[in-house]
Amino acid sequence: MSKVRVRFAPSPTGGLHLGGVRTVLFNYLFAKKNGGEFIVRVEDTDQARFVQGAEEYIFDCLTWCGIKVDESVITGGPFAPYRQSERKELYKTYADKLIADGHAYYAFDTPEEIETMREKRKAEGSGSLQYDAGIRLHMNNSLRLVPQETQALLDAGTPYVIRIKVEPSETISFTDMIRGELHFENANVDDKVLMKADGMPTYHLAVVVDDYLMKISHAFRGEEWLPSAPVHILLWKHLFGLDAMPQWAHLPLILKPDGNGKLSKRDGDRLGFPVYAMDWRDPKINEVTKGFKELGFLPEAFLNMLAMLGWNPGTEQEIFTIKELIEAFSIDRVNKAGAKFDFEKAKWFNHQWIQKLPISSYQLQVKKLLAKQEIIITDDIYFEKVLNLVKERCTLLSDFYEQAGYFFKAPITWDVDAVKPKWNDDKNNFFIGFIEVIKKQANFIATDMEISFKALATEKNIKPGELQLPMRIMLVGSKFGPAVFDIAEMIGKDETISRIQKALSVFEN
RNA sequence: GCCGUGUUGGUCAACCGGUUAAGACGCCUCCCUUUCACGGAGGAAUAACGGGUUCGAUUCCCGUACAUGGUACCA
Repeated sequence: MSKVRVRFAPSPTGGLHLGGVRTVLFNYLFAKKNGGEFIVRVEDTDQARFVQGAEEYIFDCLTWCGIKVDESVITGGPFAPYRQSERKELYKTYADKLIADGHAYYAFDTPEEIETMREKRKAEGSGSLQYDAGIRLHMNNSLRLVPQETQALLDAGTPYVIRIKVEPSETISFTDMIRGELHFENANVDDKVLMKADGMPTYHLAVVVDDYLMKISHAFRGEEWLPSAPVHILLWKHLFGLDAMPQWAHLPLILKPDGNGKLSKRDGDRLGFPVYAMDWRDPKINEVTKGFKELGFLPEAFLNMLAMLGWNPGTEQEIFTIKELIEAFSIDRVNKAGAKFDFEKAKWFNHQWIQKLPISSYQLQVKKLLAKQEIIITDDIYFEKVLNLVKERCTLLSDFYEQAGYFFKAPITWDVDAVKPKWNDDKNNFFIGFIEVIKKQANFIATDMEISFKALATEKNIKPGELQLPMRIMLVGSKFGPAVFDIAEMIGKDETISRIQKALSVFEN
């Protein structure tokens, strides 16, 4: 087999969708598994949908994910340029060749004309219009016109598109790496536009030309492309020969968790989870859509979760580093059916990864996160201890604020409802006494504290258990967190005393 | 409508003709913990339907149903 070269070909039209990242991942895993190269080619042929900043954003997402790109607009490479808008002239020469060989033709029908025809067909209830062998001789194109007429229109600068001429009696067959043998009747495929009136190629022409020129060996893309695969194959056949064609792999779709359909940005907004890899600010409406990164996901978890959506190793292992994924990945274990996205499972992956990774790999992010809440870390050793103490309670990085905040800031509100109903003078006195005990304690450590706490409780004839919850509320403000005495030890003697005193005054009222 | 693809618990899924039909998420119960989690032990919950093929079908084939994608001078 010749050198493995795969490509991710995004259009810079908006945020990078989950499904997009998964396509990247599978491309990448396959390439690295086989010692190949991963290329990113920007497919910016639609000038109307182009969005400023989207291209840069896509690369930022890949960087966050830790995906290294071998060739792209950023890194350059032997097949530059990697932006289709900069290769515009190229496509025209291939389109011309197609016309010369009788595999394509000029069409002068205006979009408006086609549109009205379409509406008419729809009104008649005869399905949508297919510009194909059955109709093309009734349309305004170089197949119907005599050469002189065509030339005259061309010379006059009449806007035109170039369409592929699909011969209706053939059958296209090809092997998809995921789906196996596939057959399409040409009669069902229409004469797709190859070159638009603005001189830009459509996706159909551009992918084929660029995959050939960039020596792509395997083409991974979403299942939504399956219906247009015959057009691409026809183009390969006419232009470069089927032997040079990459092997196709049409990936299953990622679907909405609830209803039906492909997962979209709107579903995320509606159901309260991100769909984009990173925060995306749409410059047109100046609105930010939340991303997995900003919500508190670790890239390792994000990728791991995506890998298990549509692929599985056939073993019980679920947690994979990217290295392990490369090792384990195989195309024939990719599923055919679409998978519904499950945000709960996604969070579970993140929780696993927070436990698995050393604190050092996300410490800085947590620090920034706390800084936003006006908690400034000055003692890194203390900080690390805190993180280790609370990490198993954190599912998202953002959970660290709630789980670790009280180690740096005394509570300002207390869950008094958890204490008040059972609060009495005896308990009040206990804590006053306990402060004195603490003051005398030479080594302020959890185990010693617990012993003296229990001893004093017994002496005062109160069950220790009834005192631990109030103590927790005093230190934390609420009913969560690690063992109370561990917290006390961590924040230190003075802080512990001060928090008890403060809370005592609150409880009295 | 037409064309394509798909269909194992609520979700992700294993099994590639013979299994008590794995495992994970979520859910429930109990234990641990007089907090919240983690952890541990259990539990409920699955082969869309109908025909074939076969000694035997969840597994292969054909229908039906349902889902999903395409049907753009968008990708």
